[in-house]
Amino acid sequence: MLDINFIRENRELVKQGMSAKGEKDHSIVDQVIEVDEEWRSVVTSIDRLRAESNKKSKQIGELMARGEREEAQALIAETGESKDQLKKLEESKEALQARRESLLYQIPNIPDPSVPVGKTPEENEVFKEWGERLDETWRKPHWELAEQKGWIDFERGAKVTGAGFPFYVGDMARLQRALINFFINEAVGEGYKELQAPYFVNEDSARGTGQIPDKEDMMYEIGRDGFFAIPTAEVPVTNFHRSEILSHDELPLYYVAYTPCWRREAGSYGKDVRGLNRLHQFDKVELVKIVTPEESMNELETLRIYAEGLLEKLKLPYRTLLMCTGDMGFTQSKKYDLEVWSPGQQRWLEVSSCSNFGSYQARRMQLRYRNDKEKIEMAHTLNGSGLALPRIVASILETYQNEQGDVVLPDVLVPFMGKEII
RNA sequence: GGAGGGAUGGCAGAGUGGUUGAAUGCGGCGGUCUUGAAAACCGUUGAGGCUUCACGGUCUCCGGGGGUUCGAAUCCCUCUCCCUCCGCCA
Repeated sequence: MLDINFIRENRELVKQGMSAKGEKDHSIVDQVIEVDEEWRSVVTSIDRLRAESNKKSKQIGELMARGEREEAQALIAETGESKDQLKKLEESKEALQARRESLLYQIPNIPDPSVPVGKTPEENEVFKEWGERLDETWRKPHWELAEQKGWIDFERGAKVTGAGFPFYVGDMARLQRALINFFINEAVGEGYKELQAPYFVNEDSARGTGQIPDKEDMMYEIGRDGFFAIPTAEVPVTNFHRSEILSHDELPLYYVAYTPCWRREAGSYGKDVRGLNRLHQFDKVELVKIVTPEESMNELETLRIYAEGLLEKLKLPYRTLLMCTGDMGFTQSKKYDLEVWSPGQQRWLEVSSCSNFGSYQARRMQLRYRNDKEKIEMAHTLNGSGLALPRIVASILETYQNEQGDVVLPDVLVPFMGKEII
């Protein structure tokens, strides 16, 4: 969430940001400022009343200590009415606070000035394109090849769990493992610290990274124990330092974690969900950075360049999109998407999303650091996929297949697979 | 799952209803001493809010939430987490 004081001082800027992100109605900005003003006046009254009654209690204590019971009783009798008043004020303070919070949760992060203004995905800027897009007509989409080879068992996955929960079989199972190892090794070599994270998180964590309130529909719930199945490793990994005050010489922090990811993907259909294009469970290696505000925009660039490098090592043609304001998402201030070319489908597939959240997540989870002047301020958080597996697999199968229907693996994966052709 | 014990500042650890936001030790920071350092000594050292141009004033926080009381770290309820024992178990 944004800082209420920032909103107060930058009312118009926040409204502009909301409009740029496609929110028509920005009256909540005025509402939240109004509620906050009320809240502050109530707090002032409460403080004053409390100060008075604290003083009285102290006097009562002194009187009791001296054994002057009569005088003490007289003072105790006086305290009754302010107690009722305090209780009422306390209640309205709670209510105002809850209201203010729920309004704050509805105000998105404001886009960085470098982000192109736009409403639809068509207005995203093609920031970079790498490699030759293959377009031979004999190339099969990955699901056909996988079926031919018996590599992915969608039917049995559907029987055992449901649609979108495939089994990977034989070489394909091994390919998953190879990619995960390749990605983690690369990241560790780049200075990221490897974490193995919990696959379920509690409500506070889901709130910290912004999955709730509002987007709880994307997550599977373990209701009985109050957990959520993680939709991305971003959630546990960013929350690793929730409610902490880090020191500036600890920053920047770089983490890498492999986890499965679970997403309900309610409402998806058609070609978007063919084969591996969209699943309810998939594997992803995720990168998370916790940095100082001064560095966060540079860190976003190095994150993007790193993720692009993975695709280049795999020799998969891709393009990088700089997302426009309207297609960027609620909590981000700037975001790049990396899309890999799928020659069997003749379309781009998103395989990584690299975002800077500024202090938006950090404020939610009270992730702070002491700057070099020993002042405490919010850290900045970033994350990026490095990378998501299923669409990479799709692209590998389609890019590296030959006309006989075999797949000649990218060089960098050979050591992990123990063979060159599958 | 059952029984019991615990959770206090960066760390260790006092405190069981009154002037305790919290003794003491360690650590950190500043200083004295010293050519320098160590030791010793002195001082200082939590977070957040409201208010103020500022100085300051004031409120909240002793795992989370609720309650009793004029007053709660201290009493009661509840939840979470940690430890010990029993049970179960990859």
